Amino acid sequence: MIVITGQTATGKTKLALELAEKYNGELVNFDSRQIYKYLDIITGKDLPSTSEVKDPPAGGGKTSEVIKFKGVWLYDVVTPDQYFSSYDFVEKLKPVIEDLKKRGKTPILVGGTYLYLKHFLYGIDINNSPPNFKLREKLNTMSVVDLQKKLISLTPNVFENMNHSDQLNPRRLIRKIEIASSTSAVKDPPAGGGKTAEVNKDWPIKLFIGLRYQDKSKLRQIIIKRVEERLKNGAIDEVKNILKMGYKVSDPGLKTIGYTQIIKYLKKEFTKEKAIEDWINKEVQYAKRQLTFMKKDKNISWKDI
RNA sequence: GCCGAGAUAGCCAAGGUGGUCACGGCGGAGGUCUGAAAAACCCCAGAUGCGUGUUCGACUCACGCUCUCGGCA
Repeated sequence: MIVITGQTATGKTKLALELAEKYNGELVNFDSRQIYKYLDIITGKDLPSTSEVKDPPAGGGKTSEVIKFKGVWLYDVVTPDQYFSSYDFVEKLKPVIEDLKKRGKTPILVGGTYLYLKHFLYGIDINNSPPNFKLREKLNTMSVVDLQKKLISLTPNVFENMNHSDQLNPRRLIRKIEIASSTSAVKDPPAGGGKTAEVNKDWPIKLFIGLRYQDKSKLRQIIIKRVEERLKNGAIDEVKNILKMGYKVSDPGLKTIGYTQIIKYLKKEFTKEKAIEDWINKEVQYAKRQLTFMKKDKNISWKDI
C-alpha cells in the first residue's frame, strides 16, 4: 500500500497518478470533501483526462445508475446532506482495499484528511459509541460551562484528562458526553483511551509520503491561483446548482471552504471580492492546520515542494 | 480659501469627569485533535498622526501642523 498525504494544493493526486503507473496501483481517496457527490470543482475532484478512460461506459448506453469511477475510489459516496464520519470512512475503505488486493493492485491512498487516515492506520478506540444525533441536538444548545458540568457529573476522569483546548471545545465535550451516556459506556475509561482496533495490519505501507510547502508565501500564491481557476471553471454555478437541488447551507457537505463563501456571496452577505478573499484565507489557514496535525506522525516522509 | 467631521495595531473598530487606560472582530504566529475534521477549539504578538502647552499625571483638555472625508466657494 502507498499513502500520499500532505497540505492542500501540493499536487498529491498528480504524484499518486505517477505512482499508480509505476506500481500497478489504483487511487483511493481519503479526502473528506471529495467523498461528497456534486462537490466537484471546488473540491478539486477534476482529474486529468487520461484517467477518464477508466470510466466504464454505461451499460448499453442506458442512463447511469452505474457508479461513476472517476479513476479514484471513494469519490462521490454520499450526498451533501449526509453525515459522514472517520468511522464511516474506514468502513467504506476496507472493502475497497480488499477488492484491490484480490485484483492484485497496489492501493494508493491519496488525500488530506489526516484524521481519516489516522483512524485507518492506527485504529479507533473500541469503547467509542456511534453518534447520537438527538442528544447532540439538545447538547448543542448548551453553553460550554454547562457542558463541562454535565461531563464532570458523568465521568470526572474523562474531563480531567482532556487538555485545555478540548475542555473549552463544545464539540469535544459533546462527544465525550455522548460516549459517557451511551448504554455500553465504560465507567472509568483509562487515560489514554481504550484499546484500538488495528485496521491495516494486513497492509504494510511501502511508501508514506507527505507533501508540504517549504515557503508559506508560495503556498498562498498557489492557492490564489487555484481559487481563480476554480472560479473560471464554474465554481459559482456549481454552488447554484447544488442549492437548486435543495441542499442547504447547514448540510454537512456544504460546510466546506469555498462553498460557504460563495453561498454568502449569493445571499448578498458578502461582496464577491470579500467572498474570494475569505475563501483564500480560509484555505491557507486550513493548509497550515493540516501540517500542524500531520507533523506529529513520525512515519511520514516529507517532501518539500 | 472657508466651514464641518475625523485621524486608535497590517485592516475594521469601541471607549471614558484627564489616573498603570486601551473592548471587540479580521488578518498574522504557534498549538489542540480517537465516530462532525475543508469541522470545532486553544493560545500569543501588536496601536493612541506630529508638535507645543495646561497638569503631579494626557489617548482623553487647549493651540498649531500634517493628512483624510464631506459641504461651501
